[in-house]
Amino acid sequence: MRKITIRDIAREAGVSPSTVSRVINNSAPVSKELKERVLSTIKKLGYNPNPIAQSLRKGFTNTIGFIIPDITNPFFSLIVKGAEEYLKRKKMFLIVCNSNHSVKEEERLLQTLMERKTDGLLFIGAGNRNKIISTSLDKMKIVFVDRVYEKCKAPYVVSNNYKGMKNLIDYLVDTGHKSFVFLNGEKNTYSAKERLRGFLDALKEHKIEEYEVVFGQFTYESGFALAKGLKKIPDAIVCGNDLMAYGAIDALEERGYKVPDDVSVTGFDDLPFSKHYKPSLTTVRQPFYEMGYEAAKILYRLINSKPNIETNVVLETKLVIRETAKPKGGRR
Amino acid sequence: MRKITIRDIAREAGVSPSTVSRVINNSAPVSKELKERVLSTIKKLGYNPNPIAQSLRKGFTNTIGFIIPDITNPFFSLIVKGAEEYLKRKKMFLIVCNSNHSVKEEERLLQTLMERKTDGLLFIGAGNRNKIISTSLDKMKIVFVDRVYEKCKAPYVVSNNYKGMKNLIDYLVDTGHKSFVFLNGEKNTYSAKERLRGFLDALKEHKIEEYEVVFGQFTYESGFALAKGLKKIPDAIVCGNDLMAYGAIDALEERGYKVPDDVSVTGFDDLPFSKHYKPSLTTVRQPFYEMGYEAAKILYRLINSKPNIETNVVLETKLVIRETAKPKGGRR
DNA sequence: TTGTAAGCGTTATCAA
DNA sequence: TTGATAACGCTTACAA
Repeated sequence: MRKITIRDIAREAGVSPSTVSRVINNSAPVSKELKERVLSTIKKLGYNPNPIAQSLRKGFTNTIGFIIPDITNPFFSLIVKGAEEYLKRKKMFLIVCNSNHSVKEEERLLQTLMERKTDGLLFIGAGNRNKIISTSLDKMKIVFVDRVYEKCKAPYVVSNNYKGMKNLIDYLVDTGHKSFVFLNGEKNTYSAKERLRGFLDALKEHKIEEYEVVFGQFTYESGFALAKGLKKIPDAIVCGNDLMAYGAIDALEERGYKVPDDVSVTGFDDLPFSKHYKPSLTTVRQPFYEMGYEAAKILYRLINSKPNIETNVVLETKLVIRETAKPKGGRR
Repeated sequence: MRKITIRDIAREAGVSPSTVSRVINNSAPVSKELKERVLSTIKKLGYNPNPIAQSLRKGFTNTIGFIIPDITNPFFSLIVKGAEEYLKRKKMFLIVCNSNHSVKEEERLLQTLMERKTDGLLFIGAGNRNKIISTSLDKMKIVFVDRVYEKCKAPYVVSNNYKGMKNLIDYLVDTGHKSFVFLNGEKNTYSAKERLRGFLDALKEHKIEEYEVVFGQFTYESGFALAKGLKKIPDAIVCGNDLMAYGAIDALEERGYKVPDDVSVTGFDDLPFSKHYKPSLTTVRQPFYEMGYEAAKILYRLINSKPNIETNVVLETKLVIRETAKPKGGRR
């Protein structure tokens, strides 16, 4: 019960291995007669080409890697789903790798994917201190998703964090909020920086000077801890993402504050769950699925050197008004 | 800037390629002197063996696949994390694949992983109608996780769904619940069947005959829809998993029922979020992380034909009592 | 202990 | 249009 090879097919069909290869790959004209004979013996013997041998010879693998910081965060896995959808159609194989928020692990994965001659990479970085990512760019096509490395010129797909945050703050100011705290995520992260920029610009425009910015991580636990430690409770607590908002709300309620009556809390992402959270979360929707889909598309076109319409994509976000932010009246 | 091969190292170090190979793999004795020379030139030229060539020659890939039904469900991704942890230590590469609840997609992935000579597979099936999984067992080591295929004799790691559910029902009966509805997940799924068995056995023991069982899917949406359609509201609504419970609670509240005052609702899994849900969820904790870790361990030992302590593992669950179930008094 | 050479299963080049 | 042959980069008999 040995594995069937191209030679078996050749022998059985009475042709040379090269002819079989040509039929499989449509890489050169083969007479109709031989083609049919080859095709039918392939079917008869149930032959499948060995992808490893193909890769060794061809130098590519029909494989895309996707490195994400946290497989358990729905935000990332929903992006993956979008990429998956596109690549499935293109018959590419997607390998999902979890760096677990560790730059070191991320470097290890990057290394492995390069050695294995992955054709391209979709990349959501764990921070901005990855040392080998720049050198990787020469060896592999990479598209950055959600988080951009300012240091390296490379295609990216992100959402408009700046504008998303700005619109949110505009809304909060319009509804009477006068003092703010921003519980932000990882300081070095692109998205955290962009959101901060939006936050600060908006406040400046509205001439609001009563605010504070704190950095933590994009997790429930971090949101909880930061909100626990807050000295002064402002009108609105703006969180780096939805998970942090969940954490902050729980912490505030433990401290005896009612959300949104005593303090408004907002998120960023609009995870599917945020609609069902109690109280339901006022937040900014990011187009996860589309982000993954677009990034995969760009990467695919890059790999196959098709002209790309646009390799730097900024997708728009949408303000989602729900219950955790409530108009503040004559307070203070 | 060509890629460095084993031949380059051999030439530079003044030895044969086989010697270099021997040094890399420790596959045969090499004199101390040559060994050092080889090692230092490897370092000097920054050489890494080509894993594809190695795989072609050796017939294995140091790669494990993990097929899961839904990458966005934390339950599955937490299991993956456990497996990841173990395999990282063993220097194995883990490929996560998402079947998206589709048996067809699952078959496609299985096929691909086999062709690519993945050394082993961790498998959480999307249903029980996969046609090629049995034949795959000859070609690849497979460990079933969370869901067993009764049809095929293969190692598995599951949690004790039966006992977990039975204990839950015992608790509900003890706290005065007298009528039940079970909103279960996919009918053909191992875990759904086991939980149902526990449910029915417990009720029988307590001589309770007022109950109903409905099947849906293990998703929020399904829980919501099933609860919406319920004719009679019982004392307790037992859900197939936590996500379904979230959906059911929302549906019930939309219908004007208070949880747990009017009706108790329970989940199964104890997702990290269930503690923070409002009201916090009474549920059954499954040891996700451990499930993944144990499964990876068994698979690894199987691949390297080390004696396995035990290849069929049933991990215990734990009843987690929180707010969504409330003692029912003299009702009805 | 070391080197030579064959082979893993393909595909690309060249000649016919 | 087809076939023989070399090569992709490595490991492993086998010979020395």
